[in-house]
Amino acid sequence: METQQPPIDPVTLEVTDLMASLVGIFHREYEEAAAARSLTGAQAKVLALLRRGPMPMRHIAQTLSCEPSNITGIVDRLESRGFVTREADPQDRRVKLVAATGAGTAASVELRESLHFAREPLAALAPEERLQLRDLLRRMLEGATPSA
Amino acid sequence: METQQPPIDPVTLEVTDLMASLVGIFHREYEEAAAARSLTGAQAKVLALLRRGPMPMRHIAQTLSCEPSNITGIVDRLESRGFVTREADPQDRRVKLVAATGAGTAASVELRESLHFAREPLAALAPEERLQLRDLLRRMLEGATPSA
DNA sequence: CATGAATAGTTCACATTGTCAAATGTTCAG
DNA sequence: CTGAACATTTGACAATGTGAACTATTCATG
Repeated sequence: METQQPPIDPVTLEVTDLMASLVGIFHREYEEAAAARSLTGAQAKVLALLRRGPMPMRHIAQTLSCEPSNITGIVDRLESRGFVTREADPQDRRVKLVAATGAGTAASVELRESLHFAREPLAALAPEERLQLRDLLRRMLEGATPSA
Repeated sequence: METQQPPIDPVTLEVTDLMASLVGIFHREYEEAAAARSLTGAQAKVLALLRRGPMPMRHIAQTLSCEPSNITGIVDRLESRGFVTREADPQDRRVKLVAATGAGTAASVELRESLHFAREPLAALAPEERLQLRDLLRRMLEGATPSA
């Protein structure tokens, strides 16, 4: 359980702290934007995933790194409000394909566009700096799991 | 309710998406690191705040953007496990000052150091790129509220 | 000084998210 | 056909989060 890493790069440590702050800000903004549409953060994340197309529940659970039983409840609530539908996959009737309805997609797209992500933080950067940032983030994410 | 912003900068939009992915990864890693010490994410955040020193509950709630009544429960659980103490502020007896114990501080520091923040994402960058990233993040956060 | 408004914290009821373990149904290999 | 593997659901439970009602304390002002 003990971390016996090589000495920690102080720049990495500082970047970690900065990221923690940004994560906090981003998270808050995301929750607020979701709440403005009467969605919870978890519901918004699922809807965001479904913008790519219908998807088995298991796949949703894997992408969000949680137990499948958790997804059941979230999809229940989205379904009861008409944001998603559940249909048995004809190929494999164990699987249920969850699909966003028109209303669901609309809410998700709208939410995404309302998310200027901390418009202020990003506005502090010059256009060319934003490009730099984009490139760095892209590099960092090259190998990583995509998520909401 | 409609967002009638000026046209959205596509780079900003892409950075937002990249940030969303990073936030997901960071969040997962933070929760895991906390769980490895039998802490929840929320408890770990409170302990991290207390590394700066004792603090009224109200201040904790403000920093984490949640209701004070929520902090009561989190501090209850931390206190019952000996990670924090609650003492009345002699200056204003309405206020309770929450302070991390030795064990609490130790757990928090240890957690922070185990957080190489997506060691893999950051490792993908050359040292000078990490510096670039640090500077950009610093600029973005100059005016923003600090958080866990 | 006394009253009342404001403030800090707690308590309670409730919704959501999350875990885990035990069902149910379905598929697929032998 | 049988049994293992799999996808989803259900139920019990813990933690987080909100909002409203309550207690205690502080502070302003008459």
